Amino acid sequence: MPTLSEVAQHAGVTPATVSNVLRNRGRVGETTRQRVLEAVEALGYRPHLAARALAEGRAPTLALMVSSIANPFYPEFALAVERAARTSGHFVIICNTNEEPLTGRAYLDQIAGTLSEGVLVTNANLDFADLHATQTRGTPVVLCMWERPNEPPGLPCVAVDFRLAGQLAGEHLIELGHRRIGAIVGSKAAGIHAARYAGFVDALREAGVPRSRVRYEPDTIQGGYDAARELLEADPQLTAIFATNDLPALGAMHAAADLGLNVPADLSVIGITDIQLARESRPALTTVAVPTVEVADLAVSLLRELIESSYGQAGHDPATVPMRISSAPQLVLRASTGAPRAR
Amino acid sequence: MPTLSEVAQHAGVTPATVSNVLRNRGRVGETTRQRVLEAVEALGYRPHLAARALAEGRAPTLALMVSSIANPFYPEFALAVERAARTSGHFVIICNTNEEPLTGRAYLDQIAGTLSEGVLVTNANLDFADLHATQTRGTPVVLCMWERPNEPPGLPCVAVDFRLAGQLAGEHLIELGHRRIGAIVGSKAAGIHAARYAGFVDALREAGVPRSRVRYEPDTIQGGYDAARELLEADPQLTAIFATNDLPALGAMHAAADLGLNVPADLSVIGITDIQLARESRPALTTVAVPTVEVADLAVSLLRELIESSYGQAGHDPATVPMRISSAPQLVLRASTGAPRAR
DNA sequence: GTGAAAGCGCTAACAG
DNA sequence: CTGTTAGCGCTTTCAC
Repeated sequence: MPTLSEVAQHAGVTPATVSNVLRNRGRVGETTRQRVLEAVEALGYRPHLAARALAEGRAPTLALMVSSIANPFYPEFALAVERAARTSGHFVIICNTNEEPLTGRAYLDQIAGTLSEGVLVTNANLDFADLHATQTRGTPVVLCMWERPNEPPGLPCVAVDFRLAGQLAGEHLIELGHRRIGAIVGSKAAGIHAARYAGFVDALREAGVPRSRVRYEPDTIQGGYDAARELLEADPQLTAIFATNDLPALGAMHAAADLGLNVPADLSVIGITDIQLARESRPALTTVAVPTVEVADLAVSLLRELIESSYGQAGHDPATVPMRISSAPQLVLRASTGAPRAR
Repeated sequence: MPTLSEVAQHAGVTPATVSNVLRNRGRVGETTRQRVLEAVEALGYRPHLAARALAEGRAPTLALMVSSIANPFYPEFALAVERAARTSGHFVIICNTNEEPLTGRAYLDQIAGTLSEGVLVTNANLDFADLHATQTRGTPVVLCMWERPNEPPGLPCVAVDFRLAGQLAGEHLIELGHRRIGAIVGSKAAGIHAARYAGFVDALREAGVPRSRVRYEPDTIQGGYDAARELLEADPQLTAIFATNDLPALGAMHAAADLGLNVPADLSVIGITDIQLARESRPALTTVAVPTVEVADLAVSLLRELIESSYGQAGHDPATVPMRISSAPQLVLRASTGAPRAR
């Protein structure tokens, strides 16, 4: 690999000049500029990113912490992040915490500030103290999918109004005429999906529809499958199921199939997120879409701002933690919901 | 962020000594060693990876080129790669080429050799010339899922016997008693899935079963759906469908459902790969599993070897291109295949 | 055993 | 306009 000085030598100038033409800094004569460019071309020169990072005191990558790859939402989001990052000249290092806080911390310790100049965090089951620590050490951190815009997490974040998502789902079902709606929550009762369920309950309350059964199960197809079976066995009168995420909703559709129920004629099913699979399931899943790409864009641009402003360094008011709010979730009508069959 | 010299100062030694204790190089007295470790702890020192990379002349990351995220196989593979890389002390930068050779080249140009010391390539639709170029420039490249062990690609690779996978799928269907089997190939006729189809055809030939229709469609659920509909409409007598990948197989199951066919009673469906979705589909998909994790491990370790041996640099015999072959694909019996219904 | 010194490849003042 | 001079933080001979 040729170096800057080799290029300089080849062009009969100094390294500084080459650097200048390469980054359009400082005034450079047109003729030398050409000569340098030719030398670059001739030698096949590529800037050494690690060297540049060291000299500039910044790094060309962002770290993306993800908890697992089992939920296809994360890869989809990772793709969106990668695209956004590239437009800002960053590469993304993917850090799979594997749901283990210690793995997450190991990643933060190693790359934050030395290889990555910013950290993006999805629901990666990370220790907040660790995140604060890396922020204090000078590497900005942005939480990517905060679920409750009204309760800032104390860390910069991009929030999505997931309560509203739950509400929209509930309203849709109610409008269709459903009155007995089972709910599947993909987390513990006080867990990550609580706001979604709360929104759903709000919709019921406003419409004067009584709450039916709710199950808390893992946020997976299998979890949704199990939950739906239990729900339907406990209350065969259910005409609809609301799930706080698409994966459990898909599982609920499988359960319906196994129980001989037709979706949506016998049972309507709705989820939240609109992962790609929702489009591709059979029947296609009605869901409340979250603006994934927008969230990724907002998260990356917020992170960039924090990097530029040295957020977290001394002198910053800890009371004002920036939060960006994505546009509202939106109902996506597909084939898994319909009016309840007259009984 | 504290630096090495600050730690040294704090411990009353020189940077060189700190470096020595941190990497267990050179002899260091036990007492100074302790003092240094304490200083590291006290200051919360973290080695600066970019600086280290520059000094060592090597980089702490591997680049993983993927073509898209639409096929869930890639994220699954990426996860496996990330795990394997971490055990060898590498981080992985995910490079989404988005199916565009130019994007791929841009990535290679920028990070190969300067930020990543090795490149892993999945079917990323990259220009082979670009890959050779980066290899020649000193950054080893490993192809991750070469489909034809008998036809080395001219670049180091990990091969999987996909012809065998197709054969196993075909044999399974034939053993069950199927004699009219439609085929869905997820690529052009001469494309990436050709070996899989060839294996399937081999199985038919050996059993003396005549070939039925074949469709070449995109390697997606939708592609499989379309293909299956056409296949079944053209030949309603088909009792089974072989797809060269799980995604089209899933699409075929959807098509069967829409046509009122019961899988597997009316139609058996088999795929190749065993992506997670195959387990979670309804009915669960019978498929021929590819050893994904093993391939990732082999690819990373091969890449490491090439890095250590400066493969591609001057002096290497271009005639011997290393290839690792994974263990054989294996049939995974699930619920989507069965004996054909007697007619 | 430990320190001094040079250098990895690049950038960033500042001089000229 | 272009060259000179210092580093960025770390590793690594090679002396002491």
